[in-house]
Amino acid sequence: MKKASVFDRLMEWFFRSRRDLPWRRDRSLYSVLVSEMMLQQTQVSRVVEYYGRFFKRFPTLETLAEASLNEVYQLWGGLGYYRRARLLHEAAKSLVKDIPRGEAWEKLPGIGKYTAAAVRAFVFNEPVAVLDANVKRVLARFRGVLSSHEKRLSELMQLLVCYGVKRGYEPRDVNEAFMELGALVCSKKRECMICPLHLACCTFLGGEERYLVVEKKNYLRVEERCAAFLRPDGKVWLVPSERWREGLWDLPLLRQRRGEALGGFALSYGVTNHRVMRHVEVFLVEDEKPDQEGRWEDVTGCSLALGSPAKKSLEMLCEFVAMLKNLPR
DNA sequence: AACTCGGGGCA
DNA sequence: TGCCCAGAGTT
Repeated sequence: MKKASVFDRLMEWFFRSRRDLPWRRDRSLYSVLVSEMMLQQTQVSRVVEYYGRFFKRFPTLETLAEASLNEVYQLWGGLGYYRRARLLHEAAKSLVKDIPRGEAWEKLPGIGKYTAAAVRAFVFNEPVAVLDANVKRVLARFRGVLSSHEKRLSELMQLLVCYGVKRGYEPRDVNEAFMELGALVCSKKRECMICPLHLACCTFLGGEERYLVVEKKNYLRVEERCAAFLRPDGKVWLVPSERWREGLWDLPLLRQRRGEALGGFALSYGVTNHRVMRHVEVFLVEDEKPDQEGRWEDVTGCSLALGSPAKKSLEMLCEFVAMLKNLPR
């Protein structure tokens, strides 16, 4: 019998401490696909909120493939990076016709190097390295490799997966163990004292954070002006999102002024590397339609797919209107 | 390898 | 306001 190694300690820790996440109960192609697409650049806690709802509406790959894109966008509303919703829908339509093998997974829409590896390891249990931001951070600290050396880290993870398989572990478990360690123990703030790897860890033994390379991002400030055309019955004019957020609905950009100008308000939101200041001008109009194609929607109970800026704008519009009513005129 | 894609939450 | 997060696609 082999002596318990540091590696075994990691795996014991993993089997004892891993989180019970919805998409881990059933590692089917569909559940892994949906969860991985949602998890791209998105935190686990946020995905948990959306995953169940999405699964309830589209329980199988086929139901998703047959759905309309607008329905998919609606369930995605608020999750961000809406292109993922379209790409997931396209991937589903492709997958009901043909399931790829091996590296061909990367050719599917929305599925890159990471997600392809995740599907291969988690669904098909292939011995491939799944290298996400968590695993990169863990390996960089553990083996003393700069986190920017992606190729080196990728090779290292591949070795670890093979080593794990030789010791009798499954590829999906080895990959998930490193990922989970990065999420629960070796996160930005590391907790070395509870880490199953710490006795062999370059960073713990060295005592300093030396291997994480952080690149500085530049944040651009942007301004945008929108118009809220409000009817006396509380409906507001919404249009298909312009420029960005394809498939969602929003207030129109300010190009025309009509009716009675009631003033306005401003809000700010961040997106990727931008900080946007949105000014909303409110106009009280009768039934006449603005020039642009759109729909009258209730300010409070809008049934269209909205992004966060649109939701926030409508919320503030409600408050704005309420405030006006309390003013003597 | 670097850049953009335009998200959302959090401290 | 800056930063993080189970990245992908393009040049």
